[in-house]
Amino acid sequence: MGVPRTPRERWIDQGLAALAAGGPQAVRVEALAKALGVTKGGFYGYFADREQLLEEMLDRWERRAADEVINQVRSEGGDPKDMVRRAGQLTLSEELLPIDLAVRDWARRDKGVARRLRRVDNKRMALAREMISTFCDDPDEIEARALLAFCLAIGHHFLAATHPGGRPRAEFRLRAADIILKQDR
Amino acid sequence: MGVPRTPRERWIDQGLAALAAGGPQAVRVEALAKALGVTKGGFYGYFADREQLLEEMLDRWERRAADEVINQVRSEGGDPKDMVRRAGQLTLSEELLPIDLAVRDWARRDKGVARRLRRVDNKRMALAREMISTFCDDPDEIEARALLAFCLAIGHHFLAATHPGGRPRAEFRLRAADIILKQDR
DNA sequence: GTCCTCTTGTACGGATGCGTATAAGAGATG
DNA sequence: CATCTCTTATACGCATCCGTACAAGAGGAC
Repeated sequence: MGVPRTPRERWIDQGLAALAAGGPQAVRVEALAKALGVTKGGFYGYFADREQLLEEMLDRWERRAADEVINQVRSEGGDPKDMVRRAGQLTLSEELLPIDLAVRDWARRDKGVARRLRRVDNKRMALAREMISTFCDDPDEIEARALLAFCLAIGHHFLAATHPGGRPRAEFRLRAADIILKQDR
Repeated sequence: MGVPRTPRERWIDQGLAALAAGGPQAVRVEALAKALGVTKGGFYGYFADREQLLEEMLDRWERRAADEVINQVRSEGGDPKDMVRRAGQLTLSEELLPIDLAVRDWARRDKGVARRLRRVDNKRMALAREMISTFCDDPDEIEARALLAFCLAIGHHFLAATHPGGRPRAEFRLRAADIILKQDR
């Protein structure tokens, strides 16, 4: 029996890497094969076509991005405000962040991707609400702060502005997080 | 003398429309020609190649996105907090917003585009700082709030989350803006 | 070592896109 | 109306990419 040198999963991972680096349309069968050191010959044994690869990439991303991050944050526990920050860190890990950003742009043009992203974002927002509700009562205020936290975490990656004195963005992000998580209402 | 039926500017505008709709790689010479009701024959009389069109599209966008919006906000004047809101409205106008979002994703993969976006964002941030400084003294606090305002304005377009009771995002964005622009420090 | 099966390499057809060359045509000029 | 110039249509070569067909080969089973 032939043993797969390049099993299904490797195509998916390489596809996600390509997605992260160049967006959905950088996910080209022949380019992935080259990156994997093979030809596309084997690809169509696993996938009916490119479209199916994209679906399975999104399946995999959706599982990892939502559930794994959230479960890890919950299992680590700790102070709610720190859990919000921790969720942000994990979501924006070196590995997952570029995929996340690519998916967000992709979702603007593809309804199916948008539905998946909505599922993921709703799970993340639920966590943020839950954490913020531990120190904030007004439901509308909770939602506004969760929205702010989320926009800050994601949005700043789409900003190109520099900051006074050439100081790093991170300093001001911490300060901004303080504003969001400040217990004053 | 032959009169151009499809002058340079129409190619640029159509290119920006394509960019808004499908990202930089939807800007295809033949597709633009089709949308303009001509063939690509005339295109290469104006532009050396596709790359030059992209550059001129960005030139045009940069002028419109930064200077026109900011000048209009300044000329309209009014309460600083309202001017921040107004700048957000104009930046995110029906017409400019999709281009803006497309450029942001593009900038993540192209250094030249990133440099242009930095120029634009820096101008916008300067306006935000100026407005916020009218009711806030601490420079770091000003920067943090300007950053938050910017991330909210841009970031929420990349979020897919839905909100409690199926209520529209806009309600909570207003509430979030209140938090950012609240005079409490 | 010899099959036998499943994976991979290779070659192909069809589609699309860029950029060039050249012919056709539209309008101004006289 | 004739002519001249600048724009646009058409046709081409080249490259890339998808998906298919089939040959080659790798590695277990015996």
